[in-house]
Amino acid sequence: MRSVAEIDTISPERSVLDAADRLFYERGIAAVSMSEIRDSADVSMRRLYMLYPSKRVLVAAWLSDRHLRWMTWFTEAVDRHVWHGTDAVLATFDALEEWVSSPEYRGCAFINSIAESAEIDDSHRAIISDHKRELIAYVAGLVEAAHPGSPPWLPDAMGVLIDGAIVQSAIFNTTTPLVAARAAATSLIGQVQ
Amino acid sequence: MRSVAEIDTISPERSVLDAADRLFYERGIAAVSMSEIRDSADVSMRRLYMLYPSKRVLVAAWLSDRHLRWMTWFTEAVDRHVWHGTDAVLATFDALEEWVSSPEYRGCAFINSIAESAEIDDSHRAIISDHKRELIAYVAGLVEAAHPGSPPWLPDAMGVLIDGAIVQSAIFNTTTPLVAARAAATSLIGQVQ
DNA sequence: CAGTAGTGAGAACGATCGTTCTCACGGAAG
DNA sequence: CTTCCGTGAGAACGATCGTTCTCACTACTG
Repeated sequence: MRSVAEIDTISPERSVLDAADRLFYERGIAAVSMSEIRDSADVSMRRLYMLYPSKRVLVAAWLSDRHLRWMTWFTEAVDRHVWHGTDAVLATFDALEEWVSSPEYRGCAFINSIAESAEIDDSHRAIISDHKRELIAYVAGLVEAAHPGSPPWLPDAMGVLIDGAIVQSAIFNTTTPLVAARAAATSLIGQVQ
Repeated sequence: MRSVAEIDTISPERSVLDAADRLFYERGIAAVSMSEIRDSADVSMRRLYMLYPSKRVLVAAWLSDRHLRWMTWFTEAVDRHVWHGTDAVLATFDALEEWVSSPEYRGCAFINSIAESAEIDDSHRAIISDHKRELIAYVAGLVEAAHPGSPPWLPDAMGVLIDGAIVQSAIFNTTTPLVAARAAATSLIGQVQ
């Protein structure tokens, strides 16, 4: 039987996934060894491999976990800006600006991961494209609610603007691309209403 | 003195840079070993290290070389579409569609490289951001020539649309993002003229 | 109490990497 | 011819990786 103290403790899974997120996001998949994850998560090598039988499986678990956490953060941040009176579609860029401005910003973990093609298999690719599809579907919901009658390509175009701004903000280390993307989105939704 | 036959032969530098481009672009930097580049370029290990004293230096040379070659290809492809009557700004997306549709398409080499942060140092980062700056400057020239009086953020927004479409086309393995980006650009330039 | 199943700590294994070194050879210089 | 410098071919080196294995220890079971 597990004691109450044990139940209150952070689970090894959570500890490993948190360590994986910190290290994989900051340095990339190939640059992080399983030993580093073991040290950062403070579990034994044996337990690490009992939880995730290979690095590829761990990467898949990390991507799925990050998808859930990122989408939760993003939708909450958008809600917060909408609550303060910002147009729902434009609020996506204000939410992204919070993220891009944080010192640990390193671009999109999913885009970065798919660029490391040798570390990525088809199951990873599916998680990554599903993540982007879900992001676009969420934005499509915002567009339809706030600007009904918009052209059918607007959600996809918003997705392109969002990912382009995320990528270029990482390259230039500036929010300039985000500002330009927001201006373009303002123009695009302004044409309708 | 070098013989005529030698002069006509492909130089070892060219052979190495071509091999680096094939392998680094297809599989990523970390996944390609110096031995593979030696084999693919058909030079000796000794000559490879005489030309480029470390992998980091070779990566920098590859990025600079790819910048020149890609920009040359891109501007020529845009010119070709303009010649057939397409608006110069929209022609950028038609040029990109040729690239994205090719079977060996793997996204933008510069975006992919910066995602492999462990393999990349500040000199590489400078080459990458300079590449994107030059791309945006080129597009800014097209915008100014074809649509004078456009809003000042339009070139940056075009850059965001281009990189977003390049990235998402690689993730989804489709030209859908490119079509949406082109539609958005059409709308943006249509508002002015 | 003895026996046992499961765990933590980390050494060990086999592969691969970037880089350097060895050594035999070929052709210009004397 | 002999000498010698520069090269090609690839073995060697030391480090690091993902993964597995060893072994001492703990905490139940009977």
